[in-house]
Amino acid sequence: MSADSNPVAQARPGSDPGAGLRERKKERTRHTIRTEAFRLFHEQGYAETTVEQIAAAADISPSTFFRYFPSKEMVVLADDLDPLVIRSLRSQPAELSPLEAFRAATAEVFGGLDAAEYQFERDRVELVYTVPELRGVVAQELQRNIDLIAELTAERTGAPADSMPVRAFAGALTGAIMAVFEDGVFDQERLTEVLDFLQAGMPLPSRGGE
Amino acid sequence: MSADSNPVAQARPGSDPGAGLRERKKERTRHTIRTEAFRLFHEQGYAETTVEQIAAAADISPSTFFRYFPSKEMVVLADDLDPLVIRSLRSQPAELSPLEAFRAATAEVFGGLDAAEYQFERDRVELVYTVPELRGVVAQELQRNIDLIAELTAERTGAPADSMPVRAFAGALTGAIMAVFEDGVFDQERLTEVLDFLQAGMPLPSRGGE
Amino acid sequence: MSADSNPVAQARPGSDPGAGLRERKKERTRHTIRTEAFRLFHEQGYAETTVEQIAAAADISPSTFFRYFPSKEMVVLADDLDPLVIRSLRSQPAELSPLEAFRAATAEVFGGLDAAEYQFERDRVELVYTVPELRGVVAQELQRNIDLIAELTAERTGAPADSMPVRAFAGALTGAIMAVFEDGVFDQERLTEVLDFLQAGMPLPSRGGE
Amino acid sequence: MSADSNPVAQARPGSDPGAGLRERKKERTRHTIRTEAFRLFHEQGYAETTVEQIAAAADISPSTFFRYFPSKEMVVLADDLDPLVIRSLRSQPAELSPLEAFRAATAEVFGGLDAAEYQFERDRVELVYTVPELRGVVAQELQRNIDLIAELTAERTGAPADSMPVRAFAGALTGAIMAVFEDGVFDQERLTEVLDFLQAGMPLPSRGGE
DNA sequence: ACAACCGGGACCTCCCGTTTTT
DNA sequence: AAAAACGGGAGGTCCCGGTTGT
Repeated sequence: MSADSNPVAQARPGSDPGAGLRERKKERTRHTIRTEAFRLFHEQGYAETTVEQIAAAADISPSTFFRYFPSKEMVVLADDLDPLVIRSLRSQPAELSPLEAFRAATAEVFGGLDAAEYQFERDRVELVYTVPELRGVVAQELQRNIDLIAELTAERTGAPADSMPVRAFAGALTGAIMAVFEDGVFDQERLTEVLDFLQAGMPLPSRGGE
Repeated sequence: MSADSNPVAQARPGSDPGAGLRERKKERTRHTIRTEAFRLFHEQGYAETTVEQIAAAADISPSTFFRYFPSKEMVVLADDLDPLVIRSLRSQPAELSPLEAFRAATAEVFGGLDAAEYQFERDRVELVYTVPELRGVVAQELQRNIDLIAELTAERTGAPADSMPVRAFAGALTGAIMAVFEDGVFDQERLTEVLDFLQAGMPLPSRGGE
Repeated sequence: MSADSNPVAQARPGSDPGAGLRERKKERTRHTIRTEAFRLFHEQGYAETTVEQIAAAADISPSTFFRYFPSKEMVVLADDLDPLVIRSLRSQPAELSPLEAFRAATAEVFGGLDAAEYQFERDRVELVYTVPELRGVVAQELQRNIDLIAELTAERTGAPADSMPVRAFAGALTGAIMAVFEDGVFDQERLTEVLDFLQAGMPLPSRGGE
Repeated sequence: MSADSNPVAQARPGSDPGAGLRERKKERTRHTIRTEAFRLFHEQGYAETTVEQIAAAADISPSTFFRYFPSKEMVVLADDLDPLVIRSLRSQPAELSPLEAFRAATAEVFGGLDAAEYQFERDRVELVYTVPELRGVVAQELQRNIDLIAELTAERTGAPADSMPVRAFAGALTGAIMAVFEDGVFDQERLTEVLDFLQAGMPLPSRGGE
């Protein structure tokens, strides 16, 4: 797969070269803020980190911080991977079932991340599921994911996005992933296993004894 | 199925007649608080309703309110149906698959509710998914449900409760239900449809055109 | 010693005239709160005085009270004289022994107080040692004093602040003062006598008969 | 020194053999309560340990607990060593100065403790000076110690117990000890060093350079 | 009588919108 | 116009004293 034919690569955060210097700089600042924020969250905890500290670490003013993120919460909620997944999902062949397409898309997106980006996502997941103050955020993230997947599934199947099957499918997919990663340890391999499990019709052991 | 052999009926909220006056009164007070709280929430909104108002409506002191619920949020989070579902699920025949057992259990529990109780649960669901301040609560509710279902599924299948399949199943079930009811309209019939859909392996249309 | 060369005079509470209106007003508010609080404590007792009453008397809101003092206790613990003593002690000639320097510093600080300030400190001492609810405060005050004196003694002697002699000296000084003033009657003259007694090596009568 | 001539030995906690079975049993219960309480405090913290837990561990009812100690605080405040020190101090020869007598008395008392008793006292000191909730207790303990020493010094010197020199001496002695042991590490050897330092007139280095 | 329960009130925190100062 | 200080009010914790069920 050449770089040109990979629609995801072009959307890598901070890399879109055709977007003019201004855009690239904005993207870089945004990335710096998130990186520094996560470093501080990791070092001293989420609640103990103030917006001022993040701004100082990212070498911007606090007011600039709020021009990039509407609140401290949003730093951890903002998922830059979403557009990549969308793009990748849309480029999957139509023969694939929604689940297969999702599987392929996540594989492509996560495969396209470099080590730092991958680690960043892992940290993000850990943070979101670990810090109790962020419970509100996980609910929002959850709903956003469901809506996103439902939307894309609707495109792929032709069924309306708010129909029961589409929403139930999107919810099941999201819920399964979340339930497994609730321990805060994200890992691409585990993700694949979950998708396999769903694709196989969720085969639970009928009785293992006790 | 006679009333005697139905283990759920005996655990109906506010109904345990052999528990002494004290217990009965406590249960009644708890129920009054919840009822009045939901009435006020419905009338004037969640954030606009103060604990003091709830206490006044329930004819208790604010401090007594906090003896019954650790926080205002918990009035809406507390799910008195949980123990009923647990009890019912445990009493389902072992031949049923986890999903079938869950289906039967929810049917039994919801079927055992009188009109007021059923409406109460509907209001609760609407509130939880509708009020933005309660996003933290839905995350907690979600996690609680997943853990609960995982636990019971583990009992039924013999697989460990923290194994991937069990958690993924519990998450998928919970996620699907939540995604469908996120519009705030709870309905037993829709619930059944979702469970049917999951049981059938989530059959999405392969291509409906666009 | 002219007023200009007296570094303590310039730091008198509520007097820094070059600090802008904002600062001066804050200092005045703080002083009003303390004065009114002590008046009420004196009139109706510590426990019987609510923060609300203090706030009303000082013509501020209760929430403003807590902006100035983290707790009701701290109104009586806060010792505005500390920085004055520190400053004065540091300005004492190096030839003086720690005890002599402390003696000179307290003389300077107390001599620099006007009648109202002096009376205020007397009330404070009486309160601290008289009200049982404030026992926690006296322990904190004690420790703070010991640490403070130890720190300054360390500077003066060159010995580390956490060495046994320095701490024992600071503890002995603080303990002796406290033991004598535990009756709640503070008085500069008695303080001088105690310091004289310590400086003389604590000469107790060898046997007065019994 | 024979056991008979040692007046302290007869007062060892829990050992007074001439006091009748009832007394001995009470003493044993009291000791059990304290031991179990300290064990729990050490394991799970002071605030996190409830009176119920202590009572359960000591195999008594909570109400019995309160018949032995008026409050949870008093479990850690009660100093069974006080009567031993009193007795020992009174038996010291009259030629000794108050400080020398105190030195001899503490040496005798601590020397008479077995390993478990000694460790118990160390734990107690650590607890008292380490847990912030117990600040009120240290103030009470402090005052009690000062009063006690003042009383005994008055007996020995003939000066009134509330005279300045006697109180200042008692305060200095207590304060010095407290200041040194505030780190929570009690040790008989350190105690001796502090007393030596006081006896030598608190010789601080005149200038260590800087 | 004994314990659980409850009412009341003080303390304290947090947030938001308004005023004041710079 | 930006920043600091303030007022008001709700949420939540704790303790005490009185009442009531067992």
